Amino acid sequence: MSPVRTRSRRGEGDRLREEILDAVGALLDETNDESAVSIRAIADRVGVSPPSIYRHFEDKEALLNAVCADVFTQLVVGIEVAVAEATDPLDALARAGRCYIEFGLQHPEHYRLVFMRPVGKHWSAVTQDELMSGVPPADAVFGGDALAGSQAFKALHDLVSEVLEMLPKRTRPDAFTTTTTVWMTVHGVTSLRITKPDFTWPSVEEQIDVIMWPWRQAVAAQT
Amino acid sequence: MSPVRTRSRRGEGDRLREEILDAVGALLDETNDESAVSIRAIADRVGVSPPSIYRHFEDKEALLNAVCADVFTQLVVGIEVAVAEATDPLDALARAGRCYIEFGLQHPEHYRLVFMRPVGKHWSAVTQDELMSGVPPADAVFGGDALAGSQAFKALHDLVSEVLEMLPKRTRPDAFTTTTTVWMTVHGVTSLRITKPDFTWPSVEEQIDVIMWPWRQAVAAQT
DNA sequence: TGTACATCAGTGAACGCGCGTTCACTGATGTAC
DNA sequence: TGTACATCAGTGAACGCGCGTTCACTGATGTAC
Repeated sequence: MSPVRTRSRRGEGDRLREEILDAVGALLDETNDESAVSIRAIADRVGVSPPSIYRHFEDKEALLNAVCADVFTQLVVGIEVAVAEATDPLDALARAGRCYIEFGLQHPEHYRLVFMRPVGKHWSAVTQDELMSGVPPADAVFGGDALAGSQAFKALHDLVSEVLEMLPKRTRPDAFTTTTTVWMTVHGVTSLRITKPDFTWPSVEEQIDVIMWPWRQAVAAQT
Repeated sequence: MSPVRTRSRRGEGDRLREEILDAVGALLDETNDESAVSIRAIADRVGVSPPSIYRHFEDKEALLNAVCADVFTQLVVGIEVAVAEATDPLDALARAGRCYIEFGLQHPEHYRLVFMRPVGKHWSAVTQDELMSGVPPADAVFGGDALAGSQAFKALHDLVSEVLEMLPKRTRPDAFTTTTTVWMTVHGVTSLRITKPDFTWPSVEEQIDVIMWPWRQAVAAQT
């Protein structure tokens, strides 16, 4: 009944590791339910016995962290591609936001895993300096891959700064505060849609326009 | 070992119902962990046996929905009070947002329950018309109390409309889209802080200023 | 005023379940001599 | 070229746990006569 799986050959033990990570991804996508992702369900999906999982991951938490790292990387790469097509800073920001939201909506349970799960015990704090220096403590706040997380944050910070530089220096808001707020804004759009999919939301496009609108106004007023 | 509880007198059976709801609230606040709120833990807390819970709630889901309704009411009342002190529409919006965020940070697990929990099966969809008419289907998207939810949404819509009316009619964004986006923005600030409390966030005050900044700019440009 | 009785609040014990994890193991595969 | 053996991938059975929920019950309390 379980799918047929041929045992890996000597030295190819890591094959199973990848298969496990893939299985978790598939389960999340298909069930849309994190609680459906148990060690047993994963093992079943891969076609292997539950204890086999423990040859590759210390415990379930470690496995989920590995999944988070994967998800995060996908998200970041997607955004990089989207931003590369932008024509100006405001456009770049809008594209980044749209890509972030769409990724979350396409993989809601992946998104939930990384950005909505209750804190794990072994995620340490990050100071602003560590963040901006690009050298955060390992296992810091970002699920899974602290370095990638801090780099992504820095990239967003650069993007936001470019926009802010189009505004008059004396009145424009702080770049760090604005960066976190931008992140939180797109997170809010993504996560509330995931939590309450039956609400009659406006289109993502309309929402991004509303978010960008006052900024565009402010920039336009400068020229 | 369990707290001493004197049995309710005949006809006072509803006393336990309140005690159960209070116990859930206390457990959420103290443990900061929704998974710590089991039927057994609740019963223990109240000083009663687990089956007693079922005299007052059909199942765990119904109990949690009742808790959600309570939480939602508290939040709405708090915001009404905060808004009443406002001097102008922009100020009112800022106060509402601050109150929302602060409520979530003070009761993170309550907030998580209402606005971050995976969707239950028996929450039905709501159309925009039903929402704005103030007559949503019972048990609609808002956790617990559909009517209160739709009224709160409508109140926010009014607040947002007042702000938008300060802007030139031809270019200003749609009120419904803006209302949902405002909600999602404060939800983003609240929920990401709850999920990642160890991140070095700016102060809530600074964030609200950043959110309001471009709107203030746009309004100021009109006068 | 006394008593039988219906009602009501709450209980003790148990159910089946799925979970994460551990343990001692099996048997195929490559390698050293 | 053949064989003994270490290594490696993966297993079967079981562990203890806490969960939501059900069932038949107990015993206090108010009420009708």
